Amino acid sequence: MNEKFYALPKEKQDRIINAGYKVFAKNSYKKSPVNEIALEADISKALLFFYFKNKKELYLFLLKTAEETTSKVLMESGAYNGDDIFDIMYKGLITKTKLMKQYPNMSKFSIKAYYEKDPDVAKEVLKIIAPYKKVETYNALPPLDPSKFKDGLDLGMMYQDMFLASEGYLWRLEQSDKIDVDKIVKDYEKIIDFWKSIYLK
Amino acid sequence: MNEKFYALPKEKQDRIINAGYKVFAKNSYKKSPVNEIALEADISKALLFFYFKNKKELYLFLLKTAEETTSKVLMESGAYNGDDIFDIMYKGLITKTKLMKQYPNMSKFSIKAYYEKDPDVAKEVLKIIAPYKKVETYNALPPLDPSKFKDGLDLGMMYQDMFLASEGYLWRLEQSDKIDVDKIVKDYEKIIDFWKSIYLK
DNA sequence: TTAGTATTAACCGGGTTGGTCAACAGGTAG
DNA sequence: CTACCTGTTGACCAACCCGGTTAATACTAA
Repeated sequence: MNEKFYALPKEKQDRIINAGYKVFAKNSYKKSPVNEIALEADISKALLFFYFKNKKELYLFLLKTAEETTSKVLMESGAYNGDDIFDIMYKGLITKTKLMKQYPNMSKFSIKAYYEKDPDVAKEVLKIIAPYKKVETYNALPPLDPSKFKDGLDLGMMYQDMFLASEGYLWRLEQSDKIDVDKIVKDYEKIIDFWKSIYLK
Repeated sequence: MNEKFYALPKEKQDRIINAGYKVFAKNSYKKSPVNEIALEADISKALLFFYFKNKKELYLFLLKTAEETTSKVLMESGAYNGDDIFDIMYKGLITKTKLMKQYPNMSKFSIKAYYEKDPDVAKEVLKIIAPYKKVETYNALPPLDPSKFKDGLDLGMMYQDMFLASEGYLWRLEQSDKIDVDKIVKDYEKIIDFWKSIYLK
């Protein structure tokens, strides 16, 4: 399945994938015209149907790909291990930002897919997402050594604060249409230094 | 204009407004069927066209109403004045949450409208939003008395952290479909107490 | 030249959409 | 009871859109 598509040069694959993310991220499954995706990818609709059996298969393929790449890239980034929470936070943010640069609409697409209600695809969507949901215990507070932090500090609240601020920042990034990675990296460094200054002994 | 609509009982007005927010928040302008709005509001499509001349007028009316209510409610909440920054933060959050309870899709609708590209409405959208954009200097750091805060604290960073965390929290609220105001209020109190504990002398 | 592959324009049948309109329900004044 | 008004609707229409197919064309490699 999808051999035809995988035989394409990577650049063209990405162009099609990003076109799919973009259109499906903007509209619901039903209201995302295949033709619009084709146009965005600068190919004909017929060719898209040559690579993918039908709209549904294209959609589910995109979702699977999105989950796989996100998971893979996060794994490789080292954002899941280590014991310096600030470092973990930093790696996670950088990685997500780079991902947003390469696949600007991927995360919006994934979120939208998660809430997709269309009976044509809803069940399969859940089946695809389920395995990755488990890994997202990322939300949970990792074990920390309290002696390194200021006395009396509520570590749970600290983590929540940092986590929410990160989400707020990423959300804002998603709204903007240009992503300047260099500036963003500086922002992260600044805010993480700030956190260190107020939380660490 | 819209006299017919304003003559309706408030409850029915709100039902129609919320139906509009919901559908227009889910789809782009073009792909939001008037009929879907009517169904959601539990009236016939024909009646909707009796209150509003056409789809465009309905859309722009909803946008104007959204901006007006948001602005009005925020004004009245006292979130724009006072000198206790934590209090300002708290009031702003509470107000926005209550708004989300009464008009669950209003903010999503407004944001979507802001990015609406459809040439049928894009220009008018900007014209409506422009005046309210100015007020949003709310983002800016209000004047603070440094002597009240811990020595050496970077007040700008502190504000940014709190602001981003608030946005992250609100964003998460928007994703969920049930809003439990009581729980949320408690969450706010907790995190604001936390901020006070780490930032204030 | 040939044979196979990549790519497309044109097409089709079915569904959707904004908007209209004639009709109807229910109240009310004469 | 009748005439009339106001709010409300189902049915309708013409235009358009959409997923999917197909027959024909461009490209490539042998």
